[in-house]
Amino acid sequence: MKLTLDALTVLDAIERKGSFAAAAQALFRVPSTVTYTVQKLEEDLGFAIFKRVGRRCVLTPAGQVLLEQGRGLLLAAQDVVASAHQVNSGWEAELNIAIDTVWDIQNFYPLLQEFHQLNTGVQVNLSEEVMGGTLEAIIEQRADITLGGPPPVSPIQGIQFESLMRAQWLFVVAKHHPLTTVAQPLTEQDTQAYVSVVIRDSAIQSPIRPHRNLGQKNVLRVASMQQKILAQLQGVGVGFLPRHKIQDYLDSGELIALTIEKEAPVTFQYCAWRSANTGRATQWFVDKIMAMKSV
Amino acid sequence: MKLTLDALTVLDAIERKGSFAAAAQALFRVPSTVTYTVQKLEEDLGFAIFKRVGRRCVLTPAGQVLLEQGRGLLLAAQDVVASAHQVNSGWEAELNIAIDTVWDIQNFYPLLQEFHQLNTGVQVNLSEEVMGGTLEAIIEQRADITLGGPPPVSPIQGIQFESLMRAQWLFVVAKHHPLTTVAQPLTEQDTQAYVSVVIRDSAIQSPIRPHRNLGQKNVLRVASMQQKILAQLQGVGVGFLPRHKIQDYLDSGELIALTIEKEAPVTFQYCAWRSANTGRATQWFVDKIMAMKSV
DNA sequence: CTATTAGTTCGAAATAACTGAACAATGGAT
DNA sequence: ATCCATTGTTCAGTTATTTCGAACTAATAG
Repeated sequence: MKLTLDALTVLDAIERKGSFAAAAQALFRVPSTVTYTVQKLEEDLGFAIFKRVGRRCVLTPAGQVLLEQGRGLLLAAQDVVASAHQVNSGWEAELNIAIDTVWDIQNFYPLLQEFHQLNTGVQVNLSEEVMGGTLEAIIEQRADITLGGPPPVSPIQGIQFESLMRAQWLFVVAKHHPLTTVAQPLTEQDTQAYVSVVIRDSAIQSPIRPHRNLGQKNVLRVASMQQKILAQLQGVGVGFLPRHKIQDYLDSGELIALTIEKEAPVTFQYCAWRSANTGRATQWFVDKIMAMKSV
Repeated sequence: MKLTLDALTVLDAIERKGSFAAAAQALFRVPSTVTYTVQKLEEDLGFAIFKRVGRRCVLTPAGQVLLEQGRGLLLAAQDVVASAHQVNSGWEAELNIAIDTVWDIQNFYPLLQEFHQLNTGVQVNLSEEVMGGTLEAIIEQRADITLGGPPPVSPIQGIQFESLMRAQWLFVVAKHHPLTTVAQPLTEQDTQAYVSVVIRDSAIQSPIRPHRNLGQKNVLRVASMQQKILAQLQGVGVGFLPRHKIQDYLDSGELIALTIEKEAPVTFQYCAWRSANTGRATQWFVDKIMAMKSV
């Protein structure tokens, strides 16, 4: 396989300019050089790229395919170089941030805005994850930073974790839900009579932590915290929700927190990043997030 | 942009073999050549690809990106060459066949089977189109061959059309449909009382031909002939169906053909291909299709 | 029929790529 | 600590490739 990007550039110019001569001019070369390049490529590849008809040259079918796809190759090559340059500048080409659904993604937008004003050229990708999802994302290198989500069971080589905040979970039901009339604290039997809404773990691979609703019969699985809140607001089901995401509904009385017999869970939300990652964008975000935490 | 595929091959070998020396051996070059190539690439791109640490070299972050993405580029380059070779062999790299939903796609499978046994290396893609869909597909070069579908209103430069068969459309309803008790021939008023099932035109762009159910109020739009037949079988709606696709249901009495006042439509189904297309796969299929027609 | 343009051929010149020997730096092995 | 094998680099010399320019052929427009 002796294809060269330079030869593709020449083919491109020939087709674009309409003739060997014009291509030569455009590339600041002499016509014979263009002939030479084309002939060499034809010899290397083992088939004719141009059919000599009269004093003009027209692409053979194979030549057309070569040129068409070759143009894609040229563009891709440019992208590769651009990406490498971007990384060389210290700013990553791409930054993938996995945000746990417990986290309020809207709180993150001002930070993003601020980052965009730096004009770094970094392509930021956000993804929402659930339960083990953030952990899996950073372990499998799908994410560079995670916001929220549980800490690892045991320390993971090369990944740094920092506790961010404490999420207090309340057992809440909709305004007119039958459970509001039951004597508190509620027992497990009280609650098991109703559908419980749980968020489906977005971790694809390993079940990193067991669900706490294993015995439950009526379970509605949803894909995100937002969906869970909506489901509970509508009275479709009941379950634990983090206080900070539903404070408004509690204040307005649309959701009601009930005391339960077993203690209400408190989870710590962690931020994680690869410690070997020297990218400026990663550093920037981690610094900002840590600063926000300490305030 | 002075990236070369050869230099990427060298980078790849270095990373794969673990050292400049091993890479040199693998590429049948001398170590100093490898050093030269890397240094030249670094100079051309303007950033360091390797960090010299001790007597070893490790990739810089930018170098890692360059290599990762560069590998993709190398694979893509191979694909380009392979495609061009394939086309040079006379057999297309890809063959897109758009089949009208009126056509019975199952009739086409034996032909496909036969074609596959030729081991041509051609990637055949089938797509089902509706109404103007086949026409649009071949005009916009999304298809190389169309099977079924209407002829163009006026001849189209470079595209050849051949009539294939005559599709006779019958107005049919499900076994126990109320319309079976109405006196025939049915008037438009009779039929307009019921939902009529129509196939959604898969042409994205131009409405090539007007629908014949414009005045209709109750219309169920479906995406394919199969869906339309199912809908009518279940009695959801009524409408015209091509006789050859429902003969079994007519015989078994599950669908009943009713006579109507205005004459039942007959459409001609056309096969189309680009006349300039010299690909052997196109020729092969066109020949076979024409042969099937004449039988 | 000629002037013009397009592509090719070919020897020479320029450039780029490769080589091998010598060298410096490193990290195990002894 | 010392030696030695290994790694990457440097550099001068060699080889290969690419480019150039001039001469040449072929086709087309006026």
